[in-house]
Amino acid sequence: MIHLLLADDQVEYRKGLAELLAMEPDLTIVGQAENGQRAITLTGQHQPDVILMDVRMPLCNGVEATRIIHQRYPWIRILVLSTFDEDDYICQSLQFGALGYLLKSTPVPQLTDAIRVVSQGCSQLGPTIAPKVFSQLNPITETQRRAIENVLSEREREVIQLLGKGKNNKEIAQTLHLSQGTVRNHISRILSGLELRDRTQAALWAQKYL
Amino acid sequence: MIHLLLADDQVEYRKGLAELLAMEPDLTIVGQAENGQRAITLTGQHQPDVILMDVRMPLCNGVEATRIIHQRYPWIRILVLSTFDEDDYICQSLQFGALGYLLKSTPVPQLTDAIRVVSQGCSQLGPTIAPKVFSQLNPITETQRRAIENVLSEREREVIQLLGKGKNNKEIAQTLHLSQGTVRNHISRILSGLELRDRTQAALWAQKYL
DNA sequence: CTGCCGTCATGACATCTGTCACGATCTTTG
DNA sequence: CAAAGATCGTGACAGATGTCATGACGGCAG
Repeated sequence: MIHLLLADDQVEYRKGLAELLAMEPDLTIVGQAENGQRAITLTGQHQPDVILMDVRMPLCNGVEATRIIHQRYPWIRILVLSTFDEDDYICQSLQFGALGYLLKSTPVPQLTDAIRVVSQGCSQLGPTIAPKVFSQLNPITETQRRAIENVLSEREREVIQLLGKGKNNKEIAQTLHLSQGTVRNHISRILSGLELRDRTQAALWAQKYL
Repeated sequence: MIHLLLADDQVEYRKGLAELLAMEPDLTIVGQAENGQRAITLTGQHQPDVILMDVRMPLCNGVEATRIIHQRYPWIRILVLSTFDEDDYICQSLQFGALGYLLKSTPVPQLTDAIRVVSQGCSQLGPTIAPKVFSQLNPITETQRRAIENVLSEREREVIQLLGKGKNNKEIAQTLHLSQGTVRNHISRILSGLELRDRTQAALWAQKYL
């Protein structure tokens, strides 16, 4: 039996959804919250398995509530249900610990499936959501990996990593126990090897691909 | 009825999985591929709804096959089934169009559920996979957004965007039709406003949050 | 052994970068 | 109108950065 908590400020929508979900034999609704603050309180009281969380709510929005609840009760699964597929909401919710993100327009059978999936610890994202999220990932492509392995030496890789963290020559030299001159030589070779112009471009390259 | 294609080089595993999946009333297996090349060919011939794709395969690995198939048939849903949860595989697969990523250790009932979910266009990621993916996202937090809107002026925002692309002062000046001196003044104010030290840190900041 | 390569280092030079002081517009606000 | 702020510009200075030539040391393959 999966224990559910609903968090949504639109009363009719929430009650309607509650009725529909209660018809499923393996779902029980243990609480309903009309804002983020209440959601946090009720979560502590009822310890649900899954929370259906709206984003736009008074007092404390769904994103912030997600962050707090996930920090306090990391084992509770949060499924965000939003009217909007705004990029910021999506990314923040997921980074704050939400496991799923679906639009409110999702048909109920799909929604109940999603609840079951999420309750087992799997993530589920809606059809329009998934591409947005995945396109933001930055994997190392084979070309760039070869660039790192063939063009740069061991030392140079250490240097460019520090470069990617915004360190200047002095700091790099101290970290690696080198002279500043040596660091500058290394960077010089990195730049010509990767065909970049200056340390800023190298730093951006490092942040993107390392 | 969901049409399935299995791609895996381990014969016993693939045949076993095929038998188990064939027992589901709403699943049909329309083809089995022993490597990436065959997977691409068979996809063209049988036009499955969902492909279960292994990562490590001879001739053409699952990641590359995913890329090619998704480019050619964007409507076909690909669910990656891997023994490993290596970050690179995950990120690349998802960016190349895979909708799901599960470990082979996933129990069959969960797997069939995932197939149904993915066949409807939703994404599903395994419990160990999801956190890895979501932690790589870089949403703008409210703090940083306020930093941009309150601390930086319109012009300064234009400048820092170009900075984030690795431009030097000369290029920024030309792009915005300014003198180099003015650009340097703007950058100077950006650095103090965001409490950064030099253009490299500002560029990294821009790439992360803009 | 000898040459090659990576590593580390130095000095010198030109250029780029960041800061400061100062002044000029122009628009907005009281 | 007057004050305030954003914008643009200049000149000057110190420091950071990129490049080059040069040399030393150690390891490794032929």
